[in-house]
Amino acid sequence: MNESGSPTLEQVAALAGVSRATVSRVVNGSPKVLPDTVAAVEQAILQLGYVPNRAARALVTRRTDSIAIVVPEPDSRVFSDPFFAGMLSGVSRTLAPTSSQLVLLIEPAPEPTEADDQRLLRYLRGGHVDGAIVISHHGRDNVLQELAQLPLPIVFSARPLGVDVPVASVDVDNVAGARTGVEHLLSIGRRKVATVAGPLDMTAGLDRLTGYQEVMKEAGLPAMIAYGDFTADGGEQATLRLLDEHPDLDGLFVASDLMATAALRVLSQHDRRVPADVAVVGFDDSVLATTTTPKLTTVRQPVEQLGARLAEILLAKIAGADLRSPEIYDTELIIRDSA
Amino acid sequence: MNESGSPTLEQVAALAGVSRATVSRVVNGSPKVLPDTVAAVEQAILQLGYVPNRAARALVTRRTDSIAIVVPEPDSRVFSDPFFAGMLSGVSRTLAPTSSQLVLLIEPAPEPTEADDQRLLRYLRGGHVDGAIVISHHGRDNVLQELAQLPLPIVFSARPLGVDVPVASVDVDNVAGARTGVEHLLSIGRRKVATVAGPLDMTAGLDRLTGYQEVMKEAGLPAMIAYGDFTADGGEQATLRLLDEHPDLDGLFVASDLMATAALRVLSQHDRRVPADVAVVGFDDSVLATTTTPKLTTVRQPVEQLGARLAEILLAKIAGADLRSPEIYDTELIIRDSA
DNA sequence: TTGTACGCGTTATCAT
DNA sequence: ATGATAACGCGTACAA
Repeated sequence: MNESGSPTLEQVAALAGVSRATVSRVVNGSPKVLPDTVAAVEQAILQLGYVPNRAARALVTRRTDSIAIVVPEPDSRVFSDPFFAGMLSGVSRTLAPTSSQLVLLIEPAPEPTEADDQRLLRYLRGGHVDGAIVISHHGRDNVLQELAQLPLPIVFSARPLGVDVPVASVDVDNVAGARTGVEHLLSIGRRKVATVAGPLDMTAGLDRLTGYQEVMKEAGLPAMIAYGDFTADGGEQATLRLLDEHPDLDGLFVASDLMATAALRVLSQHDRRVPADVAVVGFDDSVLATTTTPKLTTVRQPVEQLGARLAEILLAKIAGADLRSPEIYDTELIIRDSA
Repeated sequence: MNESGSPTLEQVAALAGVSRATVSRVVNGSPKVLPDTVAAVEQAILQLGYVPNRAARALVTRRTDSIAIVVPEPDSRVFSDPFFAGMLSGVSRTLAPTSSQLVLLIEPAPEPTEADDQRLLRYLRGGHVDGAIVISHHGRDNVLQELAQLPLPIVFSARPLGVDVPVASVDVDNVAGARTGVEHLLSIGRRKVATVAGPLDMTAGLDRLTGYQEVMKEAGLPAMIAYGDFTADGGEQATLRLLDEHPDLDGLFVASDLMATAALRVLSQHDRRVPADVAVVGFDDSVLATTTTPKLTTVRQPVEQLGARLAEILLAKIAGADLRSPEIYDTELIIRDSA
């Protein structure tokens, strides 16, 4: 033991009667060590409870064995989002076999300043991590652009809006997903189909609206749109507006499950039976979808899989691969009771 | 620049015409440096875009400037929990002024093995972090006990069940919180008050049940209990059982908002009006509470504040304070429409 | 106030 | 197959 606790390579070497270099080889699984030596060293390691000093290793290898999860948004809602939870789970599962650690980087202040942004960027530039996964929902200022241009392996959880350089990203096909949802509404005979869209500075908001618009246009039906902000309140207000402007609507495609729960409540309060009077389709298939009355028909995203791919791609980039294009996954319509 | 990118202290020194030591002093804000020297060094730092190498620094200072968030549970639900999101936000906000980084440690596998646990413990023992915040809900095996005995500053997000050594922890007074909720039900005239409790291997489950039992006993009323597992499904099953065994119940205290949403649905399906026939009180005041019909009366936890305290306590312990006792915060009854 | 010199624990190069 | 030995970038006694 050195005075502050952990035994070092040196001490293991002494105990095993070999040199530091040999111990290092054993620790790192070099093939060119005699079995006997390996055994002796492993015995010593066990006996001393040796664990490699990451800092020392990082200093010489110039690798940190840690990767960042960057959430360049003040919005703690990102975390409450089951979407995020699932992705994190996928990421962590993929990273487990590697020795890489996950480092969490989030904007601390409710209103992040330019200084906060710079702190973030400096950290990433500072070589503290081998790569970064960016979970961003809004196309906030130019932070995304700066992130994209960092000399660091990086991958985005969604096509970052406002970024004009090619970047690796993983996402679902939001346009196609929305199409599935809206087409389902048409297929069950609805013709007056409105949408509660998300904000247009988010990929998810933008693309899901596009999907809705495409289908409606193809069917020769008029689009009826109200914008929410992916919160329950926003969904409530938007639904109220729709009901006010189009009291006869018989179908509703809501761009997120959370907003859809609000929509269901508003519809019920205004004496619309779901799905009899108004059929409702959400998006996400989050835990919320099964807690509503009636249970929500919704478009599912394969969140864990997205997280896993995010991690895989990043690992590949760290290993040297030059990946700079989006990867798009399919959604699946989950039919329950609301449509 | 060295060949792999970042400039070093050495290069800054050369440019500024001083020694490495002086640059180091400036970087670390030593008071005994001439203003002129400081200016020159800062100029050089800016010009080179110098950023200290964390690994090198950690190697000599034996501090890592990073702290771990440990989630010793396979359950990704922990992350979807708005409770967790809020706490994380509080933690991160408190840690922002320090230069500490958050490192996320989670059990990767759905069924964590003994090996997974050991990996976790080894990492923490390995001196990779200065301290750890443990977010645990279940009293899983003996992991918590082992965590508690680690020679590392550590603080728990809730009184860890099954741990027999004194540990620092931050939590709300779940007993008192539950009491508030149940007392409210009694105060509005309900007498046949049942509870959907959480699992007893979780502090939250155990204590909230205790609160319910205390109040009922004091009022001389019989306890009616069904157990859920803090999921919507569990809440649904439990409510069904209660309704089956006690069809005349007129009040319901549900140990979590998520379970409460399920309870509301079941009640509605069984033609009980809320709150007219059955008044319902939840626990958490999560985002769910305002998405239900009727909106949920519930017991609020000050989550951000809890997170902030968690971080403050840990920082104090890292600085040498010997804190080994629980810190308990108050809850607040939020009255909405369900009771 | 500033500089010199050493050590932190590891990996990598070069001998042997 | 193994062992010396030199980096890696930084902080800090100690000396000046």
